[in-house]
Amino acid sequence: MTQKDNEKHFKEKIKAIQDTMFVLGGKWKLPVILSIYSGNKRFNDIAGSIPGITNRVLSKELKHLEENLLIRRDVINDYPVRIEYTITDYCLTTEEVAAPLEKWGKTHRKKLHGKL
Amino acid sequence: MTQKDNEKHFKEKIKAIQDTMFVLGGKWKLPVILSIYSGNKRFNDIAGSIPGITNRVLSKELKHLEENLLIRRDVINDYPVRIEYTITDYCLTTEEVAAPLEKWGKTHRKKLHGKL
DNA sequence: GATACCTGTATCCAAAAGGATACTTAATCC
DNA sequence: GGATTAAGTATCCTTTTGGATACAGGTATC
Repeated sequence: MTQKDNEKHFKEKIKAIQDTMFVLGGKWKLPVILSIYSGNKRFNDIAGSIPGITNRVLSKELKHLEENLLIRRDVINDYPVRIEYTITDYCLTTEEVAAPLEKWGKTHRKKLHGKL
Repeated sequence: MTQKDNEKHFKEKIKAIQDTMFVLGGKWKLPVILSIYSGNKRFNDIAGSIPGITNRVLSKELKHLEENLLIRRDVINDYPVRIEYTITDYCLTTEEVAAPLEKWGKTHRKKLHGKL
């Protein structure tokens, strides 16, 4: 492999990571997915399950996740009109990302402060 | 397992992910690690290898990574005084996070726009 | 028609992240 | 003492992300 090939691969690697960070990065996106995955379907339930999130932020994150085909928003027409969020099949692939992040976060905490 | 246990686990999961995001998240941290890992040791080499990064941002990221025990900064005393950045052994564990992020980013790009 | 319930949006603001670019410092060579 | 080279800082700015809080809009019940 030439030097140029190496550089090309390196830059593609960077781009792929930055893409993932755009879609799943930030403080809230994976927590929102996990919350829905673990059974919360409705806006206020999701909001209540994630410590510190506000309405405005949750609303934005839900839209972002819907645009990226990770969740679905269904309107249920009984009283009162309910909205149900569910994760898509595709969303299950994010587990490949979430699990390593969770694991690394736990070991890093130990590494830095001993155990807490 | 009780409902309370479930909630506790859920919140710990969230916290672990948010911790990782703090240390490795954002646009530049993993790219900087990868650059050093792939052989760049000096400030200007690292800067040159990562498209779009600026001096100021790189400087901040290097400090952040050093504080988190992921890279080491060595002063080499010949002329002109050189600084060498190297990744620590501990840093190798970030591959467990970087590889899935890279993989997911690539498949997601296909999912969204067909292949590009 | 007042009330209550639910899903958000509107408005305004604060903090963090990222960016452009000039400059400093320090050594050594000539 | 002027030129060169390297690492990073200083300054100022823009963009993105996150946060607090009020309340709109629709419907059904009382």
